[in-house]
Amino acid sequence: MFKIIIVEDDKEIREELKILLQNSGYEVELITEFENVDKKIIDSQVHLVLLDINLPNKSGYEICSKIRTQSKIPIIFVTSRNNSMDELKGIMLGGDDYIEKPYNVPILLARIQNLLNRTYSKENKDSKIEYKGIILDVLKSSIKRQNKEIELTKTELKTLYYLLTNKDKIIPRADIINYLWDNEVYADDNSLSVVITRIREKLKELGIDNFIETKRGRGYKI
Amino acid sequence: MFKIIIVEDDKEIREELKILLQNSGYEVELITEFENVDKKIIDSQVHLVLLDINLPNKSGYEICSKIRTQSKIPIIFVTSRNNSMDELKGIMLGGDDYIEKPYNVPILLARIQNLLNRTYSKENKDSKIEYKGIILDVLKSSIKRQNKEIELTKTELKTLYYLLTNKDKIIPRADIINYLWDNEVYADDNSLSVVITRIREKLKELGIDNFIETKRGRGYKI
DNA sequence: CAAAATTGTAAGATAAATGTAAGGTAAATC
DNA sequence: GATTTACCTTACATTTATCTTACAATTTTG
Repeated sequence: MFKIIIVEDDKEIREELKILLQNSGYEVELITEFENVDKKIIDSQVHLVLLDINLPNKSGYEICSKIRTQSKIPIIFVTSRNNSMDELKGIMLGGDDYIEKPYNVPILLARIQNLLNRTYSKENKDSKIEYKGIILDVLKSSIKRQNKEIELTKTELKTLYYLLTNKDKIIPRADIINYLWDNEVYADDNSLSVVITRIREKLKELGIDNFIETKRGRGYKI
Repeated sequence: MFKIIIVEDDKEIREELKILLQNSGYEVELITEFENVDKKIIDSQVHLVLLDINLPNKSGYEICSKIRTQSKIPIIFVTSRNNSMDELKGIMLGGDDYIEKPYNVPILLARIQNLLNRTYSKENKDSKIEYKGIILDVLKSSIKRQNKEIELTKTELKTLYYLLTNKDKIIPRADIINYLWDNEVYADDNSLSVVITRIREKLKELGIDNFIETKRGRGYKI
């Protein structure tokens, strides 16, 4: 099920949109407090952003470009009719779209559907996994954040890949060990700790702490 | 035989063009429905696009830039006389051209012919791959840099070609071995190392180090 | 067919990646 | 509050993927 985040300052419109999208089968998240919107969006793990660029005291353009330094999440910009799109076009990606206020509901829904299909269709599913602003590039064996990129060794890559494809739940150490060393007899429990330490070191170089959480006695969680 | 796709909303002009081009020996495809034109064009596998940029409810500029995110296919833009070309010029590639409406038939045909020749002529046909100042000339089986040129043996050529057409990602050694020796049983892993060493030697003669990076445990990368 | 060029083989060298061990830390349990 | 236990951290040892070199086998060329 696709998750959509709505960034809109008008409470009435916001609630209306929420119900509309929920009725169309989407999971909806609302932003009501606009401090650090960009960070909230990146951390929110949604599939699409509906972003009103005329927020009070905020430049929608700025928010967007901040998001874009860390994430490729598709954005639908909501603009008022007299709004110039020139600035925006510069930062719009292939997977972005915009719609003018007041929206025509069927058109809005069609655009959302279209964008989601384009972005998350199978053939588009490349080897990159993104989470909380970091991108794991499997083909390049690297992690990237903003413009900084660090390489991973084979086991580091394998481990982080395993963690990222099992996020939002606790992964037992035994599972990881099993995945990494494939039931070899001598698989040392401590070796995993060392691998994790090394990955954390590299994440720290990218400026990220607490990306991999230790759940004592139960495993790790991302 | 070259295939041309025509994107034009006026039915009469469209059909006229079709017959004209068919009579000139081209295979013709028509677009009559303009939803997702860009996707249709990219999927169509033609050699050239004849694109009217004054489509109803569509920005030709937008269509073009969408195409350009995925394809280098040559485009001939059809513009009306009073149309500003400024915007377009930004996204035109070397293999693009434009013509004003109403067209002069011989000129249109000449431009098409010319563009096709330029784009698909033999020396253009992937026979040279350039990267980081070195040119791999497949037909001559050589690498060149500035004025110095060194010949490659057959396997060296094959290997470097494979690497260069898969740049920006790590290529597993197994993939290269498979490509070079086509699943032969005795394909020795060490043989590849030797091939790489020999290529590196030649690159060094051209004054280039670290062109082929070793990604231990994962493969090579260019 | 002989010479030259190319390709494959083998064996030792090298360094990156991984594993090991020992001591440390802090959450959980007694 | 002390003790246990799971995990972290660091430095060091080992392993292993790849490199290198010289030479042998094969293929191409004249």
